[in-house]
Amino acid sequence: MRQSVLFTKTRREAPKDEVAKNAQLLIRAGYIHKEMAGAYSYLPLGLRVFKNIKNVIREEMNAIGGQEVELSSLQGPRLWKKSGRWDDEAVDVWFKTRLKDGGELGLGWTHEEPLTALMTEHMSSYKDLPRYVYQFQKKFRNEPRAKSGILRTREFVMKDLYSFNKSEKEFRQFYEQCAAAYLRIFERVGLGEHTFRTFASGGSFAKYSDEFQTLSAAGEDTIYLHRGKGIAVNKEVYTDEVLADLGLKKEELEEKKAIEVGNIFPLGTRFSDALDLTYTDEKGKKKPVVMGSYGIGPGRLMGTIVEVLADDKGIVWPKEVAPFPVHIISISGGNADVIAEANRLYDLLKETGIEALYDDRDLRAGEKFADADILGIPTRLVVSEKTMSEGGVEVSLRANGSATLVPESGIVDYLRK
RNA sequence: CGGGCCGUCGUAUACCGGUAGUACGCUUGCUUUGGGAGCAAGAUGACCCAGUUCGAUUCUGGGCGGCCCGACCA
Repeated sequence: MRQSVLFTKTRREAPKDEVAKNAQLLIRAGYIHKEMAGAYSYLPLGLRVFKNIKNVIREEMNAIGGQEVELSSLQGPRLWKKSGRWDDEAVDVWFKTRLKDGGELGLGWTHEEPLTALMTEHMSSYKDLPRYVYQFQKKFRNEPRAKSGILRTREFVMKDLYSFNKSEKEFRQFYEQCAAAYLRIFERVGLGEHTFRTFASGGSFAKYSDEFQTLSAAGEDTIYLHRGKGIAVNKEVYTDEVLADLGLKKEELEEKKAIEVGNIFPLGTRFSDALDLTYTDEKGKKKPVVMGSYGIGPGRLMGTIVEVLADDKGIVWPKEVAPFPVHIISISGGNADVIAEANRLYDLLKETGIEALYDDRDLRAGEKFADADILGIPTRLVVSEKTMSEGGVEVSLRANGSATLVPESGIVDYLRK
């Protein structure tokens, strides 16, 4: 994409109403726009990052047998009354409104109820199990206090997967598979070394759940980390009993702030009982389906990547999530030969299927470099009088600033390796 | 939901009970061109409502909105 037609612009100054690093940088770079507290819009480059993150998650969910759906955001009270989660006393994050005929309506803040009810139409025998269903779906939560940029918003997309199993044993097997898939996801989006499986409260459903916590001062959670074992315990459940269960000793743990980037937890038969999701086993006996739930917010993940990997010049995207893998920058000073050479390079990459953002704007070098730094595209190709006289293209990496001159004939191979 | 701070051109930031200034951005022209250029000329602004006052962007009250701390966060 030619940067000269990109409608977003970078800003030199951070907006005064944002303190969170993720929001400051994402707004300065033109990735997102703040609509109101806790509501952000995704702009072209931001949407590309968002989609890349979703794709990583989708690939990993498909790999463990996930089937993608998209449920409605509009929720009538019927199912939620059965599960006891319609009442504002029970759930205080509902956005509720009314239909024209006066009927009550809520905006979905999670989807256990509608999906469980939906599955009753398709599940009746042990032969129909196990099944794993997920979606990327807007959740609406009337948070008492939105904060930390895109880390805690009132409207956000969540990948929520729900597992349907015949037994606790079968469920546990999948639960561990999914935990492994989550670790692969965090690895692929560049947070692997900072992210730890963390024991947490199971809420009203189970004794424990597992969170995936990324170390960051911007985090809302406090965890106790055992680096050697690569696991942690959330402060919520940091008790002698839990430590004993896990075989951890207090003196081996570090206290850290962390961002919850994922959460998986057992639901047991809480919703299958409430909504009558049962199957008939081999002996003709009716049994409730054992469920689990698995969430990752791609937006929060995007914010976390910025929080953890950005440097003092701007954002640093890992390759798999970057809006473009390559950023071509022409430093022409009006020199037509340089412009022609940069155009040729852009066309060459396009032909070979390498997507690039091409800074073809008629600006001075300093401004282009400063913009490139804040945008954070991992690989930068510079074309200028200097590189042309040296017979190549300058390739530099955003992450460490290293620069190498590569002959144009070898550039495609260089980028592919 | 309790507490605190704050609403001024597109962005950031001043000052002020009496003509609202600066920087970046934007427009026009010339020069400049490997790390956010220079000169010149322009355009653009007081969240809303009430009150006090000769006069309110400024003071007072209310509303709306934003941020932070806490509570909350299946």
